[in-house]
Amino acid sequence: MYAYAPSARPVVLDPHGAANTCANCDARPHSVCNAVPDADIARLTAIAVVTHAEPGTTFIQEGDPASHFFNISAGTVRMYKLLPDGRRQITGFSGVGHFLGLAVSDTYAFSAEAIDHVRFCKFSRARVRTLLDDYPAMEKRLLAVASTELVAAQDQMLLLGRKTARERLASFLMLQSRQGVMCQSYRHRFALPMSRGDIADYLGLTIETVSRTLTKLRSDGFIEIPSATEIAIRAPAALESLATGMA
Amino acid sequence: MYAYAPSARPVVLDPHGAANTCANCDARPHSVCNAVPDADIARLTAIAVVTHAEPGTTFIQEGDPASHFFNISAGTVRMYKLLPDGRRQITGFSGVGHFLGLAVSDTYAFSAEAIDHVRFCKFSRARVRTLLDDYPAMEKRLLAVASTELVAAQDQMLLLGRKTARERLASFLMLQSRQGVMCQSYRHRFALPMSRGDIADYLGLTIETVSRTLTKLRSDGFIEIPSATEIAIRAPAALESLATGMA
DNA sequence: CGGTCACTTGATCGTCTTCAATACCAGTGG
DNA sequence: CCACTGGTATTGAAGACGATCAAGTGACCG
Repeated sequence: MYAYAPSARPVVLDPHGAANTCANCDARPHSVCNAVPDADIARLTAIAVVTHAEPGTTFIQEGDPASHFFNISAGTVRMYKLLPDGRRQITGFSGVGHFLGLAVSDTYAFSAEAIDHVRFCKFSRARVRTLLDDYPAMEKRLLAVASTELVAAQDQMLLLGRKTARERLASFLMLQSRQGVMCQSYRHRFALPMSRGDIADYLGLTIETVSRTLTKLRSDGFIEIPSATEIAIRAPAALESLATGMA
Repeated sequence: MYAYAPSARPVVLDPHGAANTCANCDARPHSVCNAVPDADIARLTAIAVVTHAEPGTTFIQEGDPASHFFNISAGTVRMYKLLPDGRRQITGFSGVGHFLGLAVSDTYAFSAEAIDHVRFCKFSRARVRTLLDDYPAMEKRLLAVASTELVAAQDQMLLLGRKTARERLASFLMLQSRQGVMCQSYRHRFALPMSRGDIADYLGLTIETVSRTLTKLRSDGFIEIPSATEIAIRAPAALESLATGMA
């Protein structure tokens, strides 16, 4: 088990780097928001509440009434579910442009915490509903988001149910190398905003196994570990083979 | 590992029990199809291709071009993903009224096989797209389906990542008791259309562990096992506690 | 009846967990 | 500048849960 104390992780993105209107939001190109045409962007701005969350802050609580949708515009978030005795399963990490809060139920199905400094837009569900009626493209976009997440969830089930610790770490690192924050100067090198405990709870392992397996992957020449929060992939093809269970 | 030989399982529902038009389809009340109003039901019938699949037949192949949507109207289906060496993860079981084939990608993200005799409607994706433009309610319905599946997938991640074998079986049995085919005469008694191998690959376990754990749950008084394909729950509340990790 | 196949049960093994100690890193204050 | 502190990460040794290997049981069917 892992102690979930909030801790200062390296800030990867400046949370104050973008203006507070939808028109020049740097997350908009990557998010469902761009289904609203430029001309009507004021309607979006009107109902968006820009919010900041410090590292370790829980801003969605599993079981609470699902009153809002969220759109991440800076930082990284972990979504998770807990068992009564504290066992935790992280269902995913969300970064810039990600949309949270989809649920038919009237309560949230998971909790969400800021890993580093996070900025997000809150939208009242009721107001979004009226927006959806006016912009069918947005509804289509939401369906696309949900479908994509569903595919990712199925991949994760395969990982959790059938892959070895080594394969899980390989899969995780390849995923991060694709969608993580890359280092400008070196390809295949990226930052890990989340802790070993987060990684463990995402992969269904323990901290110790994550640490040991990373060390092993390094000594086997697959990766380098410049610091605890940075990874460089030495052999992308070989690591990908590992990740897909070819080895 | 499990040998995936097609095998004759008890047929739970008569696949020929319903008429071949959407108007009197017994799956329609439970499916996305009822977003199309009665008056226009002919449009739906026009593009629906009713198909049957014998036990063990694969009718969706992971990686194939995603040309159709599917709607199950009789029988039970297993969806799964494979690793190159044959390890299998079943991502879910689908019964009457379930909708399959959601994906943004142009290829299927999973395979689907008939467990017993299955009847389903095939819809060309292209034709459904035009239908969706005319019936926004159907799009909303699809979003609801996707959201529901997403929540289920997150629950399954928690199960696969953090629950013990005993808790997994308890969760599975409670799920089946809710959505499975109930015996008419006895409450808390239901049929299991899937084999032990299917259950194992769904829960991230082996056949042997599934069998042993079921035996243990029986000897502990939680359940009865009238036959290999039938389960009766003796202590629903206690089993539910187990399933949610309270014990 | 004999054969097949799914399921059950038993014995042993291995991967990952648990428990425990140590190393590391950043921040703080002497 | 360096010792001290709190927290994270790494490493080591022992243990457990589920996997694997193997044999036995039972149901269905030709």
